[in-house]
Amino acid sequence: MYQKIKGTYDLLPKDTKKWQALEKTIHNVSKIYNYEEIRTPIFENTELFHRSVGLETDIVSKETYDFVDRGNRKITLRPEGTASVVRSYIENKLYADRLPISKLYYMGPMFRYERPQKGRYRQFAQFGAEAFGSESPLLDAEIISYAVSVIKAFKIKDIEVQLNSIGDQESKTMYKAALVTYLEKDIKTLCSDCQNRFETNPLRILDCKIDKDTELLKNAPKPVDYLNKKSKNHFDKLCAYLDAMKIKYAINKNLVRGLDYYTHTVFEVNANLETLGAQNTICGGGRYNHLVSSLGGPNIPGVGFAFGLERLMLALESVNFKGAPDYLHLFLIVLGEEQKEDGVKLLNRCRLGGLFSDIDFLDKSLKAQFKLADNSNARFIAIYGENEKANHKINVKDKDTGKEITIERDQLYNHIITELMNPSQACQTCKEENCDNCGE
RNA sequence: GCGAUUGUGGUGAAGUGGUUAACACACCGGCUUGUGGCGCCGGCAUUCGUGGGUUCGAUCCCCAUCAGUCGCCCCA
Repeated sequence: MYQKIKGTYDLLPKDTKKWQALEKTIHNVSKIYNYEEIRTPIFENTELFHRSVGLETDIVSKETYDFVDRGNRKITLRPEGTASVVRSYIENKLYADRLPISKLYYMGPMFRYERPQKGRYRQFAQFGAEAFGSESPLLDAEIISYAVSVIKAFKIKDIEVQLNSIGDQESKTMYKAALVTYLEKDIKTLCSDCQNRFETNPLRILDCKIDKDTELLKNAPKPVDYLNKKSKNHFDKLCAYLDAMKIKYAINKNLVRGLDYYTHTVFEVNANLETLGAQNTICGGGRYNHLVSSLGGPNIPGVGFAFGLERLMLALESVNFKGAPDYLHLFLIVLGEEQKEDGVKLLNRCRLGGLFSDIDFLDKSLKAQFKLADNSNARFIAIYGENEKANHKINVKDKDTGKEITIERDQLYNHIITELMNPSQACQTCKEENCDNCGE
């Protein structure tokens, strides 16, 4: 028997309902912030990710899905969204568009070769946003506000926004030098990973989980202490804007992110929910002022974030998020082969009129067809058999009221529509009038 | 890349080195070929992830492999 590839999953109908609801909310919030959707290919030239994400990052050095196509091109399944969006932004010259700022969002599958566990898959979905064209901290603030609004739209409460600034290129370079000097003579006391990072990406030593509590790292210089005037100003303004919007955040001086392209602002959103397990970072992002130019575009700054949608989904389990309930308006029971032509005609009429309708395809007994109707959560059950055919009638049962009546066959559609239009009765679940919560 | 743990029907699961692999739910049929949800009766795993080994005999013991789950690393 064939089985799915390790680290992938099938979304079955009961799950797709939730995903559709999740996606809908994301589209709505994006609209509120005036971001427009962009869809890029799921594979790109390998080189793109090497140049953007960084050769020395774990993502590129050991997690990409690479292959050579029949034309001998080196291809990589995208491990994240920013590189593709930036590529598309440059290639399609979106910077020359009517609006000076491009505000884009995307949603779709990403691929990383990792060991699967809770909230982590080899094919996983991200929702991300990128805003190009302004260095203003106002745009950083908007991006963070946007991310927080998405989370709030799902009524997830226990979140924490962690914020830091690693400064512009100049500050970054200054800081890196200071850090290297500081660590140089004692680097041997740190873990082997850190010793490697010392050579390849010293910033990452800061958030090493193994060594974070050592005196050496506790007393290490922090990026915020090396911000030049411009960078400091940017960070201060951002904080002020967030305060103005009453968005809570915690400054984490050790927060650096795993991708090379960030400058100035970096942030993460953690949710402290049991259902998330160890992977409690649901969103990460930051500013990247030189990514566009380093990929061959004009010197245009950008800022963005990305959500892990599986993790968002896990977080939603904690808040009892449900997709649309399953139901049919009509289940049509047809008895006997001779009645089937009239049956499909009736069914078709109802479907053309927009009623959610279904029918039995397995010549089941009356009893079994009733069961099908129950399992499909049908409100109306219509029965059409020999007697009805002879009299041009049809028998209709309303499960909400329990009433059963016989009507003219041709009135089936009108009858159901009329009944559906009647003012809704008390919610069956909570017995309250006009209940919106139960979704019944 | 490292570590832990699991793998028995459609599902949840019990079980033992030896003959028919419990039980429950679901499903199918009947009681009842025109009124379901309840009840009763009956059916439903030639086989215990896969491959090999030990043994007279393996679902059970051993090895390998694949897969799931969780953690580390990393990330979203």
